[in-house]
Amino acid sequence: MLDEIRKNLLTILEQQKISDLAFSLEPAKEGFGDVSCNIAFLAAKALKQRPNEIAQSISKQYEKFLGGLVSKVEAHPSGYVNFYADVGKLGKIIIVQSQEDDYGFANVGAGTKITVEHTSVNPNKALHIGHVRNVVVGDSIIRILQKAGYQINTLNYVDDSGLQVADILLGFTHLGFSQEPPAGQKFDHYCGDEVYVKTTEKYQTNPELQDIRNQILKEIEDGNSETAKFASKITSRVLSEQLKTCWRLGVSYDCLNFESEIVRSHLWKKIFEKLKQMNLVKFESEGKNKGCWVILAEGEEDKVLVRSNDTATYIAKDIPYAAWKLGLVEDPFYYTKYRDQPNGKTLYQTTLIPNDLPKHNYASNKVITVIDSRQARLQNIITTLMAKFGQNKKEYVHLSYESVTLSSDTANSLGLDTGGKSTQMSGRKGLYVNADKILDTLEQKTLEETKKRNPELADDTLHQIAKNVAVATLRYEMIKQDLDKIITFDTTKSLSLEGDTAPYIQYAYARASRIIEKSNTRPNFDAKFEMLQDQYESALVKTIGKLDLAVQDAANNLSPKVIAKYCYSLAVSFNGFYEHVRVLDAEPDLLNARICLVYAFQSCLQKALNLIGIDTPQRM
RNA sequence: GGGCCGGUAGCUCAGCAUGGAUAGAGUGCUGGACUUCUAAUCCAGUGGUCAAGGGAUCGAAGCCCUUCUGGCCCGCCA
Repeated sequence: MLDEIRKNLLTILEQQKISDLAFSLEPAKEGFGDVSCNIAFLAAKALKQRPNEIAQSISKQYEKFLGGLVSKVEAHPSGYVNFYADVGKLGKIIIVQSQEDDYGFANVGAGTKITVEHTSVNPNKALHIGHVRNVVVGDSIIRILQKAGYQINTLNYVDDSGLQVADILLGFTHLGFSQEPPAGQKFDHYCGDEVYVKTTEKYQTNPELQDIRNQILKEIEDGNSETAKFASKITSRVLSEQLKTCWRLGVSYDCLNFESEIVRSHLWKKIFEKLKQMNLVKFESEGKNKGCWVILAEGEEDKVLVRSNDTATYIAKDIPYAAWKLGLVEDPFYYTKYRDQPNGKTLYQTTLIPNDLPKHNYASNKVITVIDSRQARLQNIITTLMAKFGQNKKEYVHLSYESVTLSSDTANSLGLDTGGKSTQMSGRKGLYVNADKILDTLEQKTLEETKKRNPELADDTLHQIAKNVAVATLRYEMIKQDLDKIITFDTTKSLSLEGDTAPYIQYAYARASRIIEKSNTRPNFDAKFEMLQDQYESALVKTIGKLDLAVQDAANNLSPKVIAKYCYSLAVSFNGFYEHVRVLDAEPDLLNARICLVYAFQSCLQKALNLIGIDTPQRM
């Protein structure tokens, strides 16, 4: 419909000898038709007439084009030109198309490759609610970009040679922590909740531990040491537990990258030489950074890359990885299968040990790295450096999001009095809400609710539904607001199942399922769609028709929230329809048309929810 | 001190990119709708100097500037 109007308006403009008006056509606000156009405002400037007069003249001229998808055109006194859809014709197109697998596909990417990195949690602890935001944002972005025609590689970077790893190693080797968690506790929970927190506490009372910690860190980087082997054993155990949490959330990856391997690959040396050649780094012979190699940052403090004692700083680990992701260096890695993931996709990992297995290429000209906004400064340095290093043919994007904080009530329940303020989480202090535990709580809650409503369902069915709804609830909470908004997590308030939540949306789907189930008919899509004239019917049809617009918007702006809002509006439209329009009581032709509409709704909602990793239970 | 981000209804947030119509949701509170396709729902009411001031514009919640305010970041740590 948008295309049709655009084409006709352009014809009118041509006749008027007006050109180059970048007018916009957008879905109208409630009560102003279906599509609104700002053309008159723009023409007003050129023609020096009042918007209102131009709008009237344009709508008059448009009348000869009526009879397509547009049934009426109207000039609003404000100056907008409003178009009204022929719901019957439009409905037929939308409802029939909605049954196609690729409904909502918006080919803005045209097959372009993008590499996305997300999750990247240090392998010394379990995921908490803050990590979940990263995981869910990253995974949703991937799904959206795929629907928008991009080809995506998904990476998860494992920082297995950092200080935080040294901390738990020290706990195991010097403080006598058992390598086995108490019965029933996941290994990642144990490492984070017990070993990490208590080891860190000890630094206060036993400062000499700091030296041991630094020693351990050095030995890890060495690679051949016993410590490095032990570290690898511990981190891979933690990693495997962390991945279980991610899979539980419905997330999957293509490849795992390990920081230890980046370090041992000596990529840094090669890149450092190139950076020198390209004059992107500078050796300081005086000043506060005397004796260091620094990145020349414009308008900011220079960043030390190589210390005066000739060792590299940690950012020197990030640069090779960024360059590798952009395909700016020769790939030093081999690949092995890590394991198959629950969704059937194989997860690979890099290795430095040569093998004959096929090589993969996960690099792209565009890389998106999902990291929270606290790292913005460092990511900025890398972004500008990569732009120069890649001679502007490569694009490194830091997809930043604000952190998740704890409400004062929730912090209180964890034993911290914040004086009524929300507070940042801290792994070190044990101040966080664990992801698995939140999912457990949600599962329990949704299980009770579902059982209450469906007492006749089998236990395993109920559990399956509860799992679905729990994951959906958490995922939706994590993306429904803008990335630049802090999420203040409250263990009671954030887990509501009513209003603008995932269960609300899923419930609409379940209601639709029951209509179809009870109708006992197969839909005939050669239906009399012109019978769907009711305001609730046409509102639903129109909302279904906007999926591709939402996909485009979300993909162009890397904004998963757009899809969440769309799903919600779809559910609202359906619930309005459900409450006011009886499907099963209608006479045959109308019944069939309405059943088709219900099918269209389900198909569309399922596709939309899939973009944010949410399932659609038939019952709940 | 410098940088980034936020400030819209009691609370949580859309709307801001690309200025235009009556600033919208959820939640809360008040009232109403289940012998009906599942009430995790729907309907109605309540609730707003769009932080403040200035500027450009025919027109600003939106753009520019200033101020106030909250958060985060600023190591030869990782």
